[in-house]
Amino acid sequence: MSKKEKILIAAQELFARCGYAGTTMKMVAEQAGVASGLVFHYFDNKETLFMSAGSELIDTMIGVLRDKLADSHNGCEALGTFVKAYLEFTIENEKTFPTIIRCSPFSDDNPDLDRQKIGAKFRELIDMVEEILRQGIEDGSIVDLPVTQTAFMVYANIVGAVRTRFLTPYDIPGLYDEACDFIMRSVCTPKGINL
Amino acid sequence: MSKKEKILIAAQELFARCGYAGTTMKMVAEQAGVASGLVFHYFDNKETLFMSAGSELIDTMIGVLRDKLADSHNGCEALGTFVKAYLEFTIENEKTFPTIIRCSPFSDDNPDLDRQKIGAKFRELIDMVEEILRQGIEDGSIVDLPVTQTAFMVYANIVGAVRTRFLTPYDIPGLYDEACDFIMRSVCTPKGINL
Amino acid sequence: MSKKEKILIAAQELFARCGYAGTTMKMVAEQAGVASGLVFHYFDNKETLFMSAGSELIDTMIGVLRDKLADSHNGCEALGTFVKAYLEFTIENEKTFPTIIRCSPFSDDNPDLDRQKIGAKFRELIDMVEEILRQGIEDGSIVDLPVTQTAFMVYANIVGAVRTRFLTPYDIPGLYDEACDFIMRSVCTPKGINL
Amino acid sequence: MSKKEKILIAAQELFARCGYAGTTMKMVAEQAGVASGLVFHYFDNKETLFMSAGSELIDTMIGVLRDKLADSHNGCEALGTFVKAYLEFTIENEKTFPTIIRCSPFSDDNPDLDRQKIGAKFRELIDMVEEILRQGIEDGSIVDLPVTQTAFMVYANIVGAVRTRFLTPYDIPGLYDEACDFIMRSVCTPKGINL
DNA sequence: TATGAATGAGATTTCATTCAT
DNA sequence: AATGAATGAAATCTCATTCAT
Repeated sequence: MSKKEKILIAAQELFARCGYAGTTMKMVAEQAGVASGLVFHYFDNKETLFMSAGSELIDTMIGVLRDKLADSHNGCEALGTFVKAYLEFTIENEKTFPTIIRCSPFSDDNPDLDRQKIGAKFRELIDMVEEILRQGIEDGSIVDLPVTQTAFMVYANIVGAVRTRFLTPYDIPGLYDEACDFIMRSVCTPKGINL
Repeated sequence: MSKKEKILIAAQELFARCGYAGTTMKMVAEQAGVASGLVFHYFDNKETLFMSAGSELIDTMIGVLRDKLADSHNGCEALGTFVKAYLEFTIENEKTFPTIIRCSPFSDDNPDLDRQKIGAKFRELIDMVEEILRQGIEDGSIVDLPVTQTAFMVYANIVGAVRTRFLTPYDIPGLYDEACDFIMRSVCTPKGINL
Repeated sequence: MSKKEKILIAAQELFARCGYAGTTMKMVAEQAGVASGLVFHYFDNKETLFMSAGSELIDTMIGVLRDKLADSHNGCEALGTFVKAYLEFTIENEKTFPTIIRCSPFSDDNPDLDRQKIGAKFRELIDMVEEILRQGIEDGSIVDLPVTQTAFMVYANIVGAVRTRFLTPYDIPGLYDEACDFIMRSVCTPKGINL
Repeated sequence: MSKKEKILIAAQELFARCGYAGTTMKMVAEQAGVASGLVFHYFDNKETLFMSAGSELIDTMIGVLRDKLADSHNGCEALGTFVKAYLEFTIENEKTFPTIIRCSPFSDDNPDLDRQKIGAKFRELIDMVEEILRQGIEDGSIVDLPVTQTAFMVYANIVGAVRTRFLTPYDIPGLYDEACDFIMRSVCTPKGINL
């Protein structure tokens, strides 16, 4: 693994565990096993490093989601696939996933950071949900709803469930399954669920 | 207004706007119009100030919610009241509310802060939802669900909607109304909705 | 006991335990059970409080020493009495005595403090030793020595022994007795010892 | 000279002149001609800097003493050599020596400092004296005494004399010579002195 | 590419002291 | 006499960033 990659992974783990303010460039260098100067050589400054760490994770996640969505037969099913795949991804990347949380537009960590770029990436995700909803309404598996607002609410459900799991001290067994059920009950038609 | 109150309000506004790391004690003192030493005189350190600022807001919010819930006739109605009152509170306190977001257990700001104490306060809120659900199942206005998990999901919906409104750059008209509908569709029986 | 006295005693104990820099005016006020403003009302500032605390202790000590020296029959005996009485005093006032150490001219705590006044008081003590030596040389109980230098060395012995006991982590049983013997062996004539 | 060395020397001089509390990290940086951050880069905090400054001086002193003691013929002579060499060292390093005073276990400066470590180093010195006494008793040049207590008293004499010279306002010509005589009179046999 | 010495702005915190009541 | 709110200078320490090698 190249030193640049080592730095990126160290950053992803540290930002996940310690947050933006709680992570220092020296910590990243040490965890990556390189001199602190090298971190600045590859990533100009702390913000760039943070954004790079986040971007890489999100790109990976979007790729995984697109793959899993490929062969869905109707909107309701696609929606379930999307939600389940998203939640699974958080578990399979539990050491680094909180970095996505922190650099998402839903984060309350450092409000001064420029999250426009990553904000756009997240919009992609929400647009995917909107598209799924639209398709589901058309194929009759999803009830007739305002698609934009509902897409945001589906995403809000995911955000809420993920934060409950990763950030709070509460331990709620079966929360992720219930998150999926909660969403499906709200938007799928009886026909959609039975398909 | 006493200088202690001025400091607390300044802190609530600044933590809301700039986050924990982005707010300095000097900023608080200046905004409150007092010497910096006085901030430490009343609140021993930054963390204490942050927790005090958050606690005071949460106590106020819990009081408001309890009041509004007093005269509900069934679970479904109570749930709607709870969600609407919560969301209204965020709007009526938009200058300071983000401080609650930041010191809630769902926050990704400063992971080192001791949020156990405030975590317990938030549990009060979620327990209120659980109680409402239990009552609704009994009176037939809410479908039979696992109450704990669902209470957390109801709260997760609120968290997601509030974060979308306060933190993201997305402007989604009608999101709060849709949040309420989303929840009701998921948990209320047709009878409950018609009551 | 008057509040002024309470403050002085609190100061003597705290300066003894925590040193000059390690003692704050607030600590003194709290230990004395008074408001911090009152400390400044009676003692203008920290240095004055420190000097007052030290002075009072030294005056007491000098009084005790003069009393015990009153009925000595020869120089050697007087010297023994002086040394023993001094060391006894440190033990009987172990909670406050280190304040004398700290405001003595032999102290290495805060070199900027004006210890001239108390420095003069210590010179009184050393002059007492010198006078004893002079008398002992005359009555043949003490060997012929340069009295000024030897008086300082006798005092240096006391300083060294007291510091070993009060400040170091070493626990040396019988050190004080040995200190007395060490001095007597060095300055008394065989005749003086046998008297 | 490296910047790290410059910092250490500046610290030794400043702690000697101004004491622990009276020396600020900024003063050290300025006197050393470096940025304040560099002091923290090499020495993590003020206490570490103080201990490093003290340790280095003590190590040097112990080295000098061991060298000078190498060719002594009997205990009495060795004791005289030890005392003279010690006192000489204080004069030859008068700018920095008070730092040793301040971080010795006999210091009354900052009682919170961890003096256990340096306490152990000083114990080395006192053990050297104890060994000398033991040897002197064996070879008949020193009278039969309790060696541990007497070693501490010999060291107490040195402590007292050094403090008188370096810290007090008293100017006593010939004090150091008299210190040596005082000790020898107390512990050496007539045979030991004549050897 | 890689190191780590070096900088300096800025943050938190402490605390002697003042002063209105 | 007595209180404790209020001040503000100054200290320690952190850390992103630069730069010579």
